[in-house]
Amino acid sequence: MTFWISVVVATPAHSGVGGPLTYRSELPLAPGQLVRVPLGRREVLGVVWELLPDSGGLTPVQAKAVLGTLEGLAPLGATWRKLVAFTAGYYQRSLGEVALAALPPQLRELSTVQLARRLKRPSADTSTAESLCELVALSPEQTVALAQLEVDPRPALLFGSTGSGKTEVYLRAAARVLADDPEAQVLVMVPEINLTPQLQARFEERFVHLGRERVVALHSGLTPAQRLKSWLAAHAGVARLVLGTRMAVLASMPNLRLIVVDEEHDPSYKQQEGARYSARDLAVYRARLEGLENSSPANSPKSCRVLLGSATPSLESWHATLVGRYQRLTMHERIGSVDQAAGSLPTVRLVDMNHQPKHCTLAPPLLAAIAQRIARGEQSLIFLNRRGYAPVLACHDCGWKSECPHCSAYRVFHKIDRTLRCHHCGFTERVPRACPSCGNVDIAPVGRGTERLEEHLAELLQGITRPDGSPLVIARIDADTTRLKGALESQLASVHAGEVDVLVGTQMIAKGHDFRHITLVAAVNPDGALFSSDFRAPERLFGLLMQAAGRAGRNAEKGAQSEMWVQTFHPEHPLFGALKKHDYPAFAAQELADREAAGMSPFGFSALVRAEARSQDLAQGFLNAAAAAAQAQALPGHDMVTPYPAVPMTIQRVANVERAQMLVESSSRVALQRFLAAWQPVMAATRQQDEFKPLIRWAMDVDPLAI
DNA sequence: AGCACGCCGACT
DNA sequence: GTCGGCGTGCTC
Repeated sequence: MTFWISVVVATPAHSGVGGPLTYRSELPLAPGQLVRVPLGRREVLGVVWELLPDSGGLTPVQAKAVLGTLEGLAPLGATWRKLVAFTAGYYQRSLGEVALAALPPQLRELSTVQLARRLKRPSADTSTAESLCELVALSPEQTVALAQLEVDPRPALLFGSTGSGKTEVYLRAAARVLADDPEAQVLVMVPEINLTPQLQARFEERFVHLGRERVVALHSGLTPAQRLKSWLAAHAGVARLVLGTRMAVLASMPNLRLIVVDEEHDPSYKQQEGARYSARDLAVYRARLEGLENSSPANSPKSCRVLLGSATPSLESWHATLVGRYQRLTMHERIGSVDQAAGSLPTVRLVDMNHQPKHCTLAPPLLAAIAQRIARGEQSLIFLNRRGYAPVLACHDCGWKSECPHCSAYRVFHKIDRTLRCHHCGFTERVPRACPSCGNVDIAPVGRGTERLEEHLAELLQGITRPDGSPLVIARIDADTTRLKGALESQLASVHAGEVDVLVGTQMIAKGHDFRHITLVAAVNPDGALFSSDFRAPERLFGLLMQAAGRAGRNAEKGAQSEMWVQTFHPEHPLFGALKKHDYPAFAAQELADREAAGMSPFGFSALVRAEARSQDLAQGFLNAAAAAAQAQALPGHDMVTPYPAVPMTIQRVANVERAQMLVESSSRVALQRFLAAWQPVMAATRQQDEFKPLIRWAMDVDPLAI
């Protein structure tokens, strides 16, 4: 007997093979099973999607036979397949690309024998009856939040400042779900791998009674073997708690009952290549899907809750709480100290740079404040969101600047190894001794990065000593000083040990790390984000400054004296007004009013279509031609959708490839979705025209972070 | 995306 | 003479 099945394989959307392919099998197969199938000359991994009634008109020669199945692996569940289908549809990618990307890469290479070996190894049951952890008493706000979570099934936004005890709420919520149902699984997501070890330790400690193999991590920092192991444990239901980054939202978890998204506002939840999904948005969707799927009358009603947490929520989530789609659980208090003063937030001081000496990087009052901290034996943290020594190197004689020959961007001067490095394509050269254009030896750095700020601070603070008379220590943490594995950890350790007086760094140090002895935090040059073309820049800046402020004085006896300094040419800007009062709701209200007036997210919906070609004209021409074709054909939804003319991307050329983009807006998410889906084949057809053959690629970004 | 086939320059 | 550059085309 011959069975016909459709199988999804890893083919990208633009490859012509968007949907599932038809194969035949002599054995009956089930949807969700993993199979090896021939594709061209290759043998690839695929997922059985549907059982077909017939061959769909294909001859047995055209429809090849399935080569084999991955034995011992339960089929991927219906809910997982629905989640994948939704993701592919919503973000305009092929089913196969999303499905296969959600599986651990090693699964593709593993032979059946090897896999059987991996599956066989049963882990010793190390569970114990009782939790070994002694629990601290919950604050009233934590108690209320947990009670609310129990009775209200809506997605929850846990709104609480740094140190208000959000993690304890996650732990308790997870504990309750795991205790209520011996099969239940919990997914906890964090924005970056950096943050997983700390949180993982805390979750492992709390849930040690479940057995060691029950808490697993899932992120790109794992080795392929570890990732496979974690994935298999989640898929088999052995792992009760999965802690991971955005990729984990697509993990197979057959008994998922709770999803936690920590720091839900963080931009790293949005995938920036391939299928550009938002893991936070998918978490909310997935929770709803899991609830629907599992409440069939046969089963006892089961639901899946989703808990988003942040001190500075995304405006989308905040807005959802205002209109009642999400519930809001607020936690104002800073806990962790008996001392009232220690629990307070730092005082925000704005330095009006219009009234400071021209061209100074650090205002004299700020410098004096830093010196004072050193003399008192306290630590300071200085933020500058620009790594390297100077963003540009320039010749004052002929106007030469350190442009990258392959990109439309300047190469950054790195003094430490005397190189000019392009931060976009990686092109690196030794710094020229004289101007390459006119030969003048007087070429100088313009602007300041962290490297130069560190050097500058050392000069300015010369002669200042610690209370014991020893010389001060300045350290720097950014992507350049932490390139080596373990470097970040060791540098952070030396800060914690009090070996460092002044720490200079990029936003990297604002996230997740508690510096208990820091009593001064300063943002040197945050103005760029106030007038950026990126509509989310103010939101990010506010979040970053609030987070940075949270770094100061946490749990320090000197809490009352801790300060956040902000240097700005626009001290009257409402963003800073809200920051001074640590008032996120006020900031959100202003910002939402602006967004509403401009018809932007969450009041309007958008997508970007990007095209790459050897010439800018070709990239733009393709996008404009595709938009014209869409208009001419009156695609579904076109009357509610506005496509704008194609423009060069901010960084127009990277590695000698010209890039253009087209913004598409709509006040209706549904109309935009229908339009994009219908536009996809029109774009493919446009690409087939002779003049557009040389186009390198095009792709859509739905709900883009920046425009 | 892979991986073919296919047609033109510098090497044993 | 062939090894190999990457331009176009297909994958049930």
